Amino acid sequence: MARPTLEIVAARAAVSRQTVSNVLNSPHLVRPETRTRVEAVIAELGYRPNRAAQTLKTRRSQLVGARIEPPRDGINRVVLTHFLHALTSRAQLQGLRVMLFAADEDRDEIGQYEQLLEDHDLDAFVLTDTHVGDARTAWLAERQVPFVTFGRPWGALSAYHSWVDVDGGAGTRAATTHLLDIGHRRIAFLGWPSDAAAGDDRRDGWAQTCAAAGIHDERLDVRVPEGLEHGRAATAKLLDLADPPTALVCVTDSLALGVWAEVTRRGLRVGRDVAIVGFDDSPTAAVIGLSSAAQPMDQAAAACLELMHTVLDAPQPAPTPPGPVLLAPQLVLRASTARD
Amino acid sequence: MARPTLEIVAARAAVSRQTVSNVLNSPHLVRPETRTRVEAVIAELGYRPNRAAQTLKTRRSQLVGARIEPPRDGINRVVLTHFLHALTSRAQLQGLRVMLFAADEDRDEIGQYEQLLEDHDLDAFVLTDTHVGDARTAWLAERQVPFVTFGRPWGALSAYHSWVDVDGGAGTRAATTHLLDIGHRRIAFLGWPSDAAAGDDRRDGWAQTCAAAGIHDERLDVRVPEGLEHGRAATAKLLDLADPPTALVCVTDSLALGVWAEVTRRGLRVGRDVAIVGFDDSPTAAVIGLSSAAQPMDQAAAACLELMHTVLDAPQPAPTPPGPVLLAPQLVLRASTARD
DNA sequence: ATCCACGATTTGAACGCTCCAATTGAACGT
DNA sequence: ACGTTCAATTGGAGCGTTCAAATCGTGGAT
Repeated sequence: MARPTLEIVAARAAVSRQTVSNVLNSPHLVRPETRTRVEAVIAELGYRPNRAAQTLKTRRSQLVGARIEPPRDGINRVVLTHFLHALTSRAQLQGLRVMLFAADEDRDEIGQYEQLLEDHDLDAFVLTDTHVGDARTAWLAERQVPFVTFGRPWGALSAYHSWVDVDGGAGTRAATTHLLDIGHRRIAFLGWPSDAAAGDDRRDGWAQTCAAAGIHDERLDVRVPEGLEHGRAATAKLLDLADPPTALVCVTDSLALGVWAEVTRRGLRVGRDVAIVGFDDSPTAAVIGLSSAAQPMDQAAAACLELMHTVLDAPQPAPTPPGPVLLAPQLVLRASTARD
Repeated sequence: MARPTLEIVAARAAVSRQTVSNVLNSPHLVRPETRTRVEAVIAELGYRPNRAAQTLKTRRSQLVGARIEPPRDGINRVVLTHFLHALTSRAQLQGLRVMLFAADEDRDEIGQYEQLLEDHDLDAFVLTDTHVGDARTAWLAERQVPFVTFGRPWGALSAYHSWVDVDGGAGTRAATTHLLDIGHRRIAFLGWPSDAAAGDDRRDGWAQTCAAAGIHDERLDVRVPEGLEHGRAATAKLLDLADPPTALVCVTDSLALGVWAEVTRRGLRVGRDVAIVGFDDSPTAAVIGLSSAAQPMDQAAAACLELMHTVLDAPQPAPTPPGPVLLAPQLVLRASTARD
């Protein structure tokens, strides 16, 4: 009943250890006839190779590292959990496992890389939450550690790696187009100050769509810091205009919830009087009925793994990093954009 | 620059391989003098033992498995991410790593246990979301795989394992007490039908506190299925009473949000006119200002790890499983219970 | 017949660590 | 002086796998 080893399987199939190994790793080397015989024994005994032994010998662990973010503001960050789930779920189908680690800032994270690489021979990392001047990508690239980022390399420089990201502009474009379709003409955008590149990306989608429809009003392009309260305050100003907007596209759900709060505070009806679209499709949005542009986490995870395989199989250093992959968000329509 | 091995360290310190190993694993066996010498070399070379080799030899991986749940309804489940983060963060301080896996149902999960145990020699598992008739605990116990659950063994039978849970009654007791303190007398409870044990636990806290204050009204004890819409409908009925409640304690944030929706729909002011308290302190609660009983995830994770260590060090099968640990939730007060 | 090439398979060593048994040397009692 | 004991240290074996090199047939060319 003890766990079978290569040796056991070999004995049972009347071949040598190595032949069994070959059946598993280099089937072309072994005669079809013996191969099926060995495979039968493998199945019969339920043999599975011992990863520790493999790792020891090959320096490959079939493990990818992923950081679990500390719970912060609570709204937008939550969707990363979906990504993590999708990643884990897909990875395990391919025999890969996801090893978690926690880190508070980039420097901690790099420390974790070191430990994980040394202790557990991790094969690769998946990074999220990339930002301008990201020290992590440089560190990994320098050491030729395979990795893929979910989030594009914002800093432009040293963008030399594989990445997957969601096309923010496409999301706001879809949102704005839909609002135009259902008759809105005065559509505002609540975005971040322009030091956040991701925000500009999303703003552009709105701006372009409005421009294409021949609509333009500087006053409807609002920049506020992240956070429900900021969203609320900005909305108050907008609704006080002589010709207030009838719809608002927001760079995040947090801001959209701020809009929601102010709209209901004034006794206006969300959807009917004022349409709201958020971004990220957080659980909160789903619960209260806020339309939102959802990031396709399943696709993102799948794309990351695909790129990762390419990176892992490529010679190091790879001539060209595969990718990038840019995914379109999906607009999820709920009560906040329903006219009745 | 290559990674140092025991052999290298030994040579450098002019001792044998085994002595270096002893310095690390059984320091008492080695003379203080040699010990410090070896330790110096270890520090100098930055030696860290190779986990794969250790695992191969000892069958211990320093890895614990944890399931990442598929994103479901989105409100209550989310807090598990906090738990996962706390667990990862604390575990890595002790040299343990968390390996993720995904599973859709108990049977899948057990399949994952098998794989993880065989492939990666996992040392233990942390289970969440325990429920009546949980097949997982039985499976693990039968095979003497160490594990700890976050969530008590609801089924009563075969409760023979270590667990950590949050005292739901304490949470609703705190909530109800606070509502009484700020002057409420008519306090309703929105809970689940009594097939969910966790729900009864929470209901009891409310009922006992009310009873102790000499208050009792059958009509204020409401049972509805989970979900915002059910919460809303139930609230509508309650507010239509001749003597409607001025405060509602809810078994989850989802239901509390339903209350919120109905209260605002009627033009009543949350907090001022009707107080609401939820349970779980979901991100949504934080964002919109819903008071809620927060499960102390940090403490829970810490407790799980502590129990786990006890379990791991105990002889198998252990005479008595350590624990259980019951933690008090913390009432987080926000606008929904503020009178002005 | 002999040799060589080639495919199929086997053997031995190694990965880095820990377990176990064995060795050393000092301290002690008689 | 001698064996005995005990603490400190060492060397060999082995965990299960893969890699490199060696071996074994077998058949075709010479």
